[in-house]
Order: sequence, then structure tokens, then C-alpha cells
Amino acid sequence: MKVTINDIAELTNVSKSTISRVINNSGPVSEKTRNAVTEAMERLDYKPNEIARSLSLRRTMTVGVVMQDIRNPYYAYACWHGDRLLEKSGYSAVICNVDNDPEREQACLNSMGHRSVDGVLCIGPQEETANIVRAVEEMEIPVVLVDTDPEIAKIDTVNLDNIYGGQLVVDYLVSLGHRRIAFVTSDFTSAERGRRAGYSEGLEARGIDLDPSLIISQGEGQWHRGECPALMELIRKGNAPTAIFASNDFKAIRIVRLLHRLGLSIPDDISLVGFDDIDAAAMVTPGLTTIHQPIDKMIDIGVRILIKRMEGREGPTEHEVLRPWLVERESTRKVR
Amino acid sequence: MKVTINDIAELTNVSKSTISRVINNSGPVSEKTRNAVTEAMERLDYKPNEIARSLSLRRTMTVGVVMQDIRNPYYAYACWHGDRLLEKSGYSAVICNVDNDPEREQACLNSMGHRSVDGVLCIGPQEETANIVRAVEEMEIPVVLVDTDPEIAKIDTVNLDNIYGGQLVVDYLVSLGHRRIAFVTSDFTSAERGRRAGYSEGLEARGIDLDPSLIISQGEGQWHRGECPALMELIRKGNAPTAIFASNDFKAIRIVRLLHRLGLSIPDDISLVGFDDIDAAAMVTPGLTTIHQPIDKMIDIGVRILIKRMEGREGPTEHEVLRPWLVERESTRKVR
DNA sequence: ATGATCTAAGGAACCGGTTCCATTCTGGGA
DNA sequence: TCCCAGAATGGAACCGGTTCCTTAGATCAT
Repeated sequence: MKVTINDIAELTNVSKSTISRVINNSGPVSEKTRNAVTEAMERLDYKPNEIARSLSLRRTMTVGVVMQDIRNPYYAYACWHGDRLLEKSGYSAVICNVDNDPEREQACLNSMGHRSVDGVLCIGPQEETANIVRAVEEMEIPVVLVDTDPEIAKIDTVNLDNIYGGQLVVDYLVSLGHRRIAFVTSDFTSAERGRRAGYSEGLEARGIDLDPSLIISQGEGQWHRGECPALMELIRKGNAPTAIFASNDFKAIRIVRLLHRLGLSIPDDISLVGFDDIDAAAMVTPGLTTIHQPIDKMIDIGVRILIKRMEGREGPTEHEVLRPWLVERESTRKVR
Repeated sequence: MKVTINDIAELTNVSKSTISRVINNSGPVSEKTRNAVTEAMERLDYKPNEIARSLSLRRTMTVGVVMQDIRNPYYAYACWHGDRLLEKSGYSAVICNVDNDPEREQACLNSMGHRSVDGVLCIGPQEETANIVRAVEEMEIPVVLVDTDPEIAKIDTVNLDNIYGGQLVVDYLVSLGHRRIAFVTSDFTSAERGRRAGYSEGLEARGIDLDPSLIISQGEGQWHRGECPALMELIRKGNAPTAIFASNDFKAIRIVRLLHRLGLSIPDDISLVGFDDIDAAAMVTPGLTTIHQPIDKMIDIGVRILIKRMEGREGPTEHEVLRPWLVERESTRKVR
């Protein structure tokens, strides 16, 4: 049986209240008593029951981290970094994988309120914005959204300027002489939609007509299997673009493989740009030109806001927007 | 303020005990009362406080998942799969990243006992075996070790036959005509030590003398930075092996890049074999020949044992050992 | 009609802490 | 010497559930 505060009380002939004061340094205790209690705790190897303390204090020192899919290195890194920051402040993270399923996301957010976490960090939610807002309002704990719909006003958010990022890619490719630039996506997250908007706006700004047949969208599941029939079709029919802009590195890396299988060379036949700058982007061959997303900064800010809220500090909702930048590697070159 | 069981009791003029019976179906309740209570709960949107219930029941329905580094896709996948299985049984996972730091691992295991989890799944522990065993015995909850020292007898374990895996690699490379086979590792986990043993035994079985200068070991941090000066040195000096056996895919993928930078072709100049068969192994160019580790099966079994223990079913400690197999891709070829 | 049996429900203790409030003890100033 | 402030401690309520034990009332056989 576990040793409790009562055992210590009995052993030292001191009341629970005093023991509690010793543990938490929350009141005056004589030197003599303190020593006796400390020694007894040592001797019985006493460790306070966190559950009981949580019930009493009405705080659990845990935060829920909700994300789409931890197998995606982008999320894995975000999770790792967030966990480290939270731990530094005495919190522990409960991860909640949503697996790209809006229903699970909703269920996860709903359950968070009762799963007894002090706050929620939600990375890259995909549910309809209205649903997210409602769910967040129902659970009475602070929530910070990272990488989400930039329109959300009622909740603290940290976002990347995806539109700007999309424009960066187009500007860069056009500067290399490309005009037939495909955009490959799943239109799944609002981040992808932002990048797509940046793609369109970038083309327009350069006076290039948008060719709808160059926009290729297919579900995440298909990408997970590493396939993209629509792109293959486009190329086989001789309509190959001179450059491909993939909505994230995860897809870009799969495209590297697909093109390789078709016997096409990157960047000699087709240039390829990704988005996110995940670890693997620097590891594949050729090294992937991509947009660097300062996810660590975004998590930094998100966690900072969340902790502030959990400590009860109110204030107007915050909306940070960070700018990405381009990282040039070997997957792009001048069009010939 | 959150609505509690007392609010329901007050509203319905029924005692807490009866409400509890309705919620848990744990005793006879008349149809009339049941309806009234259910309706009241519905109306006030009542959700039981999980913390209070945990305190009372002395179980939290959470399990700690301890791993080295979730950024490593191997662990990320294991974590994802484990989380899914646990969720199916009503548990939720608290991940605990140890970041390749034995001290943190020890601290993590120690804290688990008080962090109020019902059980622990520990994947790829690296602490000294004796310390792990002691820590596990101190916390009075079930622990299952996955991918650990196969010598541990007192704790349930699930392991890969790493020695066999190492032998597979050597057998395969020798069958392609290789005799100068380097082994690249960090000697960090007991899995790596097992693979190294398999490497040695495999060479011996084929009558090839082990050349100590072909065994390259460096810390994990260095690998994370993507560097390996010792290997570079070996090659620059003209002592390049004809094949490299990397202790895991994580390192193998970094070696792909290093060799590329040296202008060496895989597999034409050097063959490369990894270990683990992570997702990225199929994605890099050239596709990585590697040893497939059925991590999903291992997690399956680990979780099954853990749940059994958490449900109180005793029995002799279990020690499962699974056999890996070779997956041939494009990073290996006959020596010329 | 009466006692046995069973169902429905309430009361109180309990899980293991925290905290407010009351009480005792101590020393210093008048 | 007496009084009072402040330090040290104890007691009890509380957090929000679960569960054992009792009791009231209904049903049934004798």
C-alpha cells in the first residue's frame, strides 16, 4: 500500500495540516517540526498523491496537445518542442492524436474538458472553424490554436503567413524562368488553403494566368500510400509542368520518389519546392528547396500564451503571425 | 462553475449514491428515478469529474509511454500505434520523452509512480538494466518493456531478435560478395549492441576476420547534426569499405547524404543497409535496403500484456522475441 | 396476517490531499 | 506582572466522486 499523508501524521504526531504546510511551504512551521516531518517523509519514502492534490487544488498541471498525426515529422517535432517547454514550467503533456479525422478532432476537444487538463494546445486543427470555436467555448479552460484559420478572433492563435509563403515560392520559381507551375495539395488544412491562395495571388501578381489543370488535389490517405495518379497522368500526357509546388514537404518527398520512378530528374526535368522544411527535407536527394516554417518559434509563443492563461492572466486574445522564408537547396534550377 | 453530482442530486431530490448508480449502472435503480436523473444530467450537461473518480477508484485510465525521442520516426510510429490501441481500451497515453538522456529516463520512471498512471509502456530504454529493474520495482504499477535488454527476467518484455537481424545483414552482404563491411552505430541502446553482436557473429560464421577499424561508433548528438567525421576520415584515407551496415535507418539516411556529399554513389561505390524499416527508408533515393522490424506487432503485444496486468491478471512474466526480416531495395548491389 | 425476501434509496465513511478558522503557546513591551 | 501580537499547530470542512451498510417499503409464500 502507498504511504499517505496520514501515515506521516501518525508517525510524527503532527496534524495533516502541518504536514501539508511543510510540503508546500505554505505556512509557518517550527524548525523542529519541519525536521521531524521531513525525516519521516524520507524514511517512509513518501510522495504526495498527485490525484488527490489535483482534486483539491482543481488543477492537474497537465495540458492536452491535440494534433493531426504524430507520424508526420512536422507534428512530431512540434510535439517534442512543446513537451520540452511545458515540462520546464512543471506541466506534462497529454498528446491526443486525431488522425486527420474531423470527427475524432471534435470528440477529442470535447473530451478534453473532462479529461482534466488545465489547458489545450491545438496544432493544425482541421475541423470547421465554427465547430472549433464552439467546442473551445464549451470547455472552460484556456485553449491556444497554432497553425489554424487566421480568421478566428475569439481564441488566442499563432499562425504562419501561409499566403506570403505561397507567394515566395511562386516569386522564386518565376525568377528562375518557370511559368508552368503545378500546385499539389490535399486542401486539407487551412494552412494548405492559405498556401494555395498565395500561389494564386503570386501568379496573378506576375501576370501569369492560372491554369486549373495544374492544381492537383487529393486526399491525405492517398498521399500516405505514396501515390498521386493525377500528377502521373498529367506528366504522361506530355503536359508536364516545369516546376511543382507541393503544399508541404511530406508530399514533396513522395513526389521525389514518383518522379524518380518516371525516370524524370529533379531539378533537370522538373523543379520541386516543398513547404515546412522538415528534417527530412535536408536529407533526401536532391536536397529539397522549401519554405522554412519556424515551428519552434510558433510553439514557443503558443506555449507562452497558454501558460499565461492557465496562470489566470486575462487580457485581449492574441493573434501572432510569423513570416516564413525560403531555403534554397538542390531541387530547383533555371528553366532551360 | 462546473456542475457536479451534488447539483444533480439537489435538482432531482435523489441522493448522490443513487446518481452514482445510474452513471455506472452499479446497482438497482427504479425506472422512474433513472429517467429523472438522466434527464437532469442531460439538462445541466453534466460530465463526471474524472479526477474525483480517479481518486476514489484508485485508477486513472492513463498509461505512461516512455521513449527516447519522439522526433525519431521509429518512436513516433510506435507512439502513434500504441496510443491507438490504448484508446480502444479506454486508456489515454501520457507520453514522456527522455531525449536520450539516462538521467531523464531515470527521473521519468521515478516520477511515473506518482504521476498517477495505471501502467507504463517503456520503449527502447537505455539506462543500465539494473537501474531500470530497481525503478520498476519501486513503482507499484505494471510496466512492460519493449525493445530492451533481453536479459531482463523480472519484467515483462517484448524484444526483437537483434542478433539474428545483424546476422541477416552480414549474410546478405557477403552473399553479394562484400567482405569489407563497416558497422556504424552509437552503441547506445541494447538493440544496437545486439545488432553489433549479430554483425560480429555473422562475420565469424562466414570466416571473415573482424577489422576493428571498420566499427564506427559516435554519440547520438553528432548523428542528429548529421555528421560522422570518423566515417569521412576512413573513406578519405582510401580505406573505404565496400558496404556499410548502419545500426538504424535514422543513421543510414544521414549516411546517404554524407556519401552523396563525397561524390560517392550508392550502391555503385558503396552498398548501404539500415535497420528498422522506418517510413522514410522507402522514400529516400535510392530506396534503402534494410531490416524490417515489426514494431507494430511488438507494440500490439506490449500493450496487450500491459492491459492484462493493469486489469489485475497475474501470471509469470512474459518474454516475447520477434524475428525481423530483410527488405531489399536499391541501396545494395553485388560488389564488382 | 405475518415473517422472509428482495428492491430501491439514503447516509456516512472514504479516497488523500488543501485551507480556513480557532486555539494554544511564546516572547516582548508597558 | 499582565496583556497582546504573532508564531505554531490542530480540527474540520471541502474537492467530487464511490461504496458499504442500513432502512423503508413492496412482494410473496405460508
